Amino acid sequence: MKRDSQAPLAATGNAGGGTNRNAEKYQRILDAAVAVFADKGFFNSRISDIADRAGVADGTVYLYFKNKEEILMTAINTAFDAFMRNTRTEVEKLATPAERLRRLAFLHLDALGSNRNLAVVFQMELRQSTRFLSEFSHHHMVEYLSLVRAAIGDGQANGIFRRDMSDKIAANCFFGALDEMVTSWVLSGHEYRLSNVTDSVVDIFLNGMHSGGNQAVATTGVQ
Amino acid sequence: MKRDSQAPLAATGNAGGGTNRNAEKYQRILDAAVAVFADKGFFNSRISDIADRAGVADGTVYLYFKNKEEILMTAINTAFDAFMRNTRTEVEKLATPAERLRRLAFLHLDALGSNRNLAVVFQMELRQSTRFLSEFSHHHMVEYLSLVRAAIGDGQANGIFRRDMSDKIAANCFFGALDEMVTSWVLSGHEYRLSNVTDSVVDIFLNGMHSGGNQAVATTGVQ
Amino acid sequence: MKRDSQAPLAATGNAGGGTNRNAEKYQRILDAAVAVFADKGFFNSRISDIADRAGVADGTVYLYFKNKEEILMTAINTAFDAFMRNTRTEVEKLATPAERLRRLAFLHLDALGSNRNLAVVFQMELRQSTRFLSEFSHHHMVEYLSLVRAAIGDGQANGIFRRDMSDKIAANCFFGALDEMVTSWVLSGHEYRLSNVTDSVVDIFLNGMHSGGNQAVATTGVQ
Amino acid sequence: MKRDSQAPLAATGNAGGGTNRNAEKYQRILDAAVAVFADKGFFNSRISDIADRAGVADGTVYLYFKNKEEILMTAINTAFDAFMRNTRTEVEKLATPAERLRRLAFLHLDALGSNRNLAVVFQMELRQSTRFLSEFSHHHMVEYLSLVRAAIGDGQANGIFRRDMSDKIAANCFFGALDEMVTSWVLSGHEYRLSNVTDSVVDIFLNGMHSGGNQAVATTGVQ
DNA sequence: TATGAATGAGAGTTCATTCAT
DNA sequence: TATGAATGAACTCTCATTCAT
Repeated sequence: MKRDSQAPLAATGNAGGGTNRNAEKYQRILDAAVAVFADKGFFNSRISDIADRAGVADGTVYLYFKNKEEILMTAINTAFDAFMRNTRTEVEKLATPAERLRRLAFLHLDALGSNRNLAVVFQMELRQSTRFLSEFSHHHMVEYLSLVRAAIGDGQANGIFRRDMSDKIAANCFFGALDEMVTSWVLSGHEYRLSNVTDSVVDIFLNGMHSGGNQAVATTGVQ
Repeated sequence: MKRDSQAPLAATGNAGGGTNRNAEKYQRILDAAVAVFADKGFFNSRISDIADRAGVADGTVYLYFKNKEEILMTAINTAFDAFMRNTRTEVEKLATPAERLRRLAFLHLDALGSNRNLAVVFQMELRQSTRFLSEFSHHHMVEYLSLVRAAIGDGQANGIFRRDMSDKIAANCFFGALDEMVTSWVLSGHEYRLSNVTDSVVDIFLNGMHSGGNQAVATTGVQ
Repeated sequence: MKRDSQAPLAATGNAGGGTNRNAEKYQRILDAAVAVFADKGFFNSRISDIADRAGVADGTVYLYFKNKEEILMTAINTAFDAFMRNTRTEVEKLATPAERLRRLAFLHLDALGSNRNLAVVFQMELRQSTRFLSEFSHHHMVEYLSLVRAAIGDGQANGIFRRDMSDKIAANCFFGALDEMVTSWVLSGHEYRLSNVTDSVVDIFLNGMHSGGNQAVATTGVQ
Repeated sequence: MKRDSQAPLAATGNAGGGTNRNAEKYQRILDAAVAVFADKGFFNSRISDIADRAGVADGTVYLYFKNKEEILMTAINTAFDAFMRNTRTEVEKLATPAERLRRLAFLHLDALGSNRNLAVVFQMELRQSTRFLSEFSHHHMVEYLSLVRAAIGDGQANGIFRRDMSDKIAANCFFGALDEMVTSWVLSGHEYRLSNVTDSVVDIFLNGMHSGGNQAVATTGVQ
């Protein structure tokens, strides 16, 4: 087991079996799969690649997972659920919408920045267009975005965020900016710490949403 | 300001041959491929699906394209090149960085909003695997982002944009927000006009980058 | 194409395609499959065995048949339908039940005796217990037996056959005796002409069913 | 004359070990195998199905049997040997060929009629492939048929059976008729008692073989 | 003796690609 | 140029069998 088990996005679910021995092998296969998927993409990954990397026989993979797709789903679900559980807890502690959004951004970037393979899988595989997968990942997206929208809506309600903006659109901007930071970091070869860009992204967003800000620069539509 | 259906992102390249007849068939195959890829994803699409939809025999596809991957590449390249050519021309005409960014955003959203299939392919299939993304589509990304960075850099140089922010990070935020608007629109079933969200996204960004803006809300890092 | 195409049980259906070229390859695959099934049994036969013997690539088999099971079914259906069509025509021409039964027996033995591979497949594969197959072949059996029962019933009606005997049981005896002749011939290495035993079998049966025959030897049940 | 449920065809061999406990588990596996084979066919049966039904672990099966095929072989051999031993004893007691044949028929039908699973296995699985049939079960067939042929030969020798008939062919007719009664009963869902049809089958045969019977109906060959 | 997790060979099937027509 | 039948490599997944416990 090579991965840092503190990472909140670590795929440390426990569906595979009850015993330690099972759980350890289950985890090894899951980690291997995430690494292989990250490297070659889901469709270019072979079960034998995963088995090899996990140090088990091909058939063993099928003792723990129904098929290739289930491995991907499990990896994503497990990691996402762990992330959401942790994030909810953390965010609930904070008083202001701005603090919550900053914390959310940090946790998002830190989680993916702590597990490069999982980050790649999230950035790449979550957007394959298989209808099934897309519905599946859409569900996660909605869950995540609703946290963001709640914070934005609160800020609008208590007057610190501008109200002339759909919370949905704003949430998408927020998420999109973070998401792109991850993609950029993944493609850059990640020499820097991903979570270090938190403040930059959050600052732009919070300023952009600040009510009473000087909107002069933005008054003219070009269309 | 309404743009007609010859969207700049239409895959209208002409590599296939010289005669009109050839060009027409080439285009038919390319369009069919984009439609099929959008529908089922690259890996789940069969050459025979594309050939069927284009109304040609399977083998005919290979008279115009070397292999399946080349079809995808060509579709993306062609569309992207057309987009960049058009966008450069349009943006050069504009005086201020803010106007340029707004125009860029509009063209981005309008191009993909005018061709749903292409939008899906860009959002989904462009991110098949690290290798694909880094070797192939990253090149496009860099080209696009350098336009954005140039505008941001100009704004910083002439003092209208804050200078305490990497132009690279800012450009990624800008792109990420737009990109997410597209993804969201694709997944939503696109009942609304994608380009209608231009101003919302651009406003947040421009305000966020506005120099002298009230940064009070954003002063505290959480880490 | 090695098989004698005059054999009424030859699997000469034409579902594979319209052109001569297709039909010829279709037939070649079907014949190869019957030969391989006869040799090794359905479950021990590999698609590659069939393809090899037919002189085509593995994949080609799937241009003509959906899967392995469909090949077996097609072979059996085609042969059986051809046999039944021919047999019905022949039997209808004959006046007496005895003649009809004799003709039936001859056609049965001659058909299978003319195509050893098909005979083996009928004797072996028709009785595998896969529920699907068993229902499938049961349907053929019923069709065949109803011809036999009709003849027996006629004979009972006009008084030449004893009436103290269920036509169903009698028909099963008739069929069972013929069937066993085929099995025995198959296992013997078939040095003799299978249809040569027609009269022996038919004589026992007709005598056994003859009304007014001396039943003295058969009067005592043992139970 | 009613036989109890310790049918002579029950697979009650004892090859597995010495202790009672072993013997009991051995038997449980064998019975489970026969039931599973009857239900799904040999090739569609999994060792795990058998183990499950026997209430043992998969690996345990291999403590008692070398492999899957050996289980089938053992089941058939054991049942057949028990049947033959019993049948020989019973038949030897009887004076006339007719009585012997009737007794043989009864024992055949009663044995299989008392153990539906075994009947299915005999009717279906015994005929897997030419190789299997000719090398393995043919040996049993020969043993069984020689009993029949002996009785027929005796009858011909003492003049009660017609001599214009090969005892081999006649024996095959006899066996084939019985065999078909079993198949028909198995496929019928066996609502009736299989051994009840003994007299019908035997009557036809004995009449058919009766010397001096009216052969008028059978004089004309069709070939 | 009993277990059942692990193995890995092997099968059916698909489909991108080729090429004779 | 266009066709589409043919190819065969490559894949996923199954399951009989083994063996450490």
